[in-house]
Amino acid sequence: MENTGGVRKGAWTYKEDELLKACINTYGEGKWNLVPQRSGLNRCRKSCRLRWLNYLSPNINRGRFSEDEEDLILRLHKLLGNRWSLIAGRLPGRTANDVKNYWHTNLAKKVVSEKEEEKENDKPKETMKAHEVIKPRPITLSSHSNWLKGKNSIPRDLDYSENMASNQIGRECASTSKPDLGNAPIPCEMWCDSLWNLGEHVDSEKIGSCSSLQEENLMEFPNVDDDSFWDFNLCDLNSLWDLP
DNA sequence: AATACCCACAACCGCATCTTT
DNA sequence: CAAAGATGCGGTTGTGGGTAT
Repeated sequence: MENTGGVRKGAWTYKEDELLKACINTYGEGKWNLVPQRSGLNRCRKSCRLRWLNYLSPNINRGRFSEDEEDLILRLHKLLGNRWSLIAGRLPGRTANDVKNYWHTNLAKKVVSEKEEEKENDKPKETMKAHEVIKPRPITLSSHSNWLKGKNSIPRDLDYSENMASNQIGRECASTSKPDLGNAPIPCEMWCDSLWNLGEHVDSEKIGSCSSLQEENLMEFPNVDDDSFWDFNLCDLNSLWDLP
């Protein structure tokens, strides 16, 4: 246990956990900068937030990962890359840290061994190249957002499904006329379309090819005044469950 | 019994992005 | 519009427990 600059670090004690839980129960989640003061904890706000989100939150499923969950992680990772928070958003009760740890301790090896097998068999399967991974970034629109200063009437908390994944993708699309989805600027319509098409058939080559669009003319950003844009492009990621 | 090694997971750190003033 | 502060994310490290030698 460390105590640098008056702020405790290292493993949390039972008493600290109880203080944090009491604080969150009283004031709710958020305002993490106030949590150390409110709870009386000698911890930094980041540490408090992490402890709650990764360990203390009652929504967390601390059981073993099921085969279904493992399968879903593999599929989503193939699609999204190391976007652990997005992946975790599709796994009820799982945190990004859980998913990340599980990946590194279990699944990463599997993937590597599978690739080695492919090499040996000299029969390469379709795999997404690292630089082609689609990487949406989470964006939250505030009431002060320039986006909302115009006519665009986007709800503060876009919640097109019960989880954050689609939510964040929606926010990303709304953030800019030329959204930077990670390494490559991908027109949001195409990105959404690529997800849309996954429902019936995942073709990683096709998804990966989205990055090639940067060499083409970027499409106009859709008119988000039109509600149909949001309905059509953002509402359903449940099709991911049907990935092969 | 002692030591080395591995695994799982908790926690920290740096950074990017968003929000507020 | 800029600066400062807050938030969230992914990469990485630390640590404790279990197992093998």
